[in-house]
Amino acid sequence: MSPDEARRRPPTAQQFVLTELRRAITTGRLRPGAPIRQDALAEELQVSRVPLREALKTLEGEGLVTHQAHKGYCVVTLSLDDLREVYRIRHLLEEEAVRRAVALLTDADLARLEAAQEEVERAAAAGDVLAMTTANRTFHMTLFDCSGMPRLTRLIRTLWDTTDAYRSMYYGDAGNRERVIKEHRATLDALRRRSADEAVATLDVHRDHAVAELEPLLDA
Amino acid sequence: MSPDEARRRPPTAQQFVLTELRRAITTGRLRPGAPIRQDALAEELQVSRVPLREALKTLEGEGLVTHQAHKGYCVVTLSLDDLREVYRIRHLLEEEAVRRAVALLTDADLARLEAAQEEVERAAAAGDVLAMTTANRTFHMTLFDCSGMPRLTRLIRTLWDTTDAYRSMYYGDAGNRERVIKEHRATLDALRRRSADEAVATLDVHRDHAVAELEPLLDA
DNA sequence: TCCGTGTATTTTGGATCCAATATTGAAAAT
DNA sequence: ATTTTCAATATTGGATCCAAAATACACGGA
Repeated sequence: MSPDEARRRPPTAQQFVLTELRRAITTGRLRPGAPIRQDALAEELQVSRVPLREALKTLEGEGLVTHQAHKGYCVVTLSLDDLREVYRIRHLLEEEAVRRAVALLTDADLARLEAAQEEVERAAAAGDVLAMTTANRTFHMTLFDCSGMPRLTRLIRTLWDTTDAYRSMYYGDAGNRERVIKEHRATLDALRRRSADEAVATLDVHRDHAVAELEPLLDA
Repeated sequence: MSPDEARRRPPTAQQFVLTELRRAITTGRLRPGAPIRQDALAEELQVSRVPLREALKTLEGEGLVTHQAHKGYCVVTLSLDDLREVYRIRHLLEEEAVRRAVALLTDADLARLEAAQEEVERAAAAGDVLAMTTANRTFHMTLFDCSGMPRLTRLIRTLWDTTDAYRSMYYGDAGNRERVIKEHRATLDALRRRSADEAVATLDVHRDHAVAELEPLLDA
């Protein structure tokens, strides 16, 4: 048997809880603003409250949940200002990451990016929203990882996490899925020609479209 | 009696542990690279291991300590590359924060900044290294807070935390303390004239000096 | 002498139990 | 009817205890 068939439970309960909580938040099972009842969640996940609380602490560090002493944890609700701020910071950090990545980009990296893009298109064709979000994420993170700046990449990843709760809504729209594919292709094209400026520009457009679509969703 | 005399212990043990751990790391009592023995630390701080571990989880999220499953926590050691990366990211984020701050800067803000600077000069004159680091931090964070971008400020604060373990070494040198004061004055001057470009430039110099001083310290 | 192996000890991860705080709801006073 | 007070309940924070993993170490073999 292959070692990674049928994803095993991670070596520690907190890691298991962590991935489960992420999924619950990104898929919307835990709504933004909803309080997190530790006892119920722990029972549902078949663990005690200790690893659950440690997982929540890391999620708090990532800005996915908030915590008030003696009151508990809540899934964060992003205000419009929050959303714009997150995307502004992403703009700054991702530009740096992309420029570094282009400078270091190997053919092997490009091949990986193209494979990621194929996965995105497959998911879009199937209309699988969840697969689409994860494939899209993989595409971008693969690029950022090429920057050779692990801390920068980690920060960007955290910023993505912050808006994950809303991303699934975004990909629910078929038009958005179509456009994402086109924009990715433009980015890939710029990368193949090692044009940092164009790659940055295409990704800026990509991001701006996303935030424009997300903004109305946040009023409700 | 005033409500905040003789700083009370925080309302929860983890918050208490958190500030204690920060101090231990920044003052060097916990050396970079040192493993963190939970049992000993918990006993020393007179708490159980549960709040200690939750505090460590938040420190992990801030990048002050690392964690390996079943092996435990360690105070992070910054490599030269790490240091340069952290300062590069700070460069990007702080420029944005300063530009926004200048755009919004009120006279009251300026007064607070000048007060903070006085505190820095007082600490420098007294040769109090610890007071100097905290006063310097207050000066910069006061400015960043004026940006009106709380998440951005939080990220910057986290990046500062990352190098706190080395900052005290930096301020141990009298020449560095002198120069910091001059550079702050130049920044204040630019801020009074609402010149974002100059403020950014002076802070860039400020930062570059710090990283140049810190680099040799990291080889040992 | 060096290396592998198996056991003892240490240390971390997790579960249960208890304490402290917050929330809810009902009764009483205005 | 509205508000205040106080008790009952629910929920979080923390301590202790147990299990699992990793490390240290002694022993035996080449």
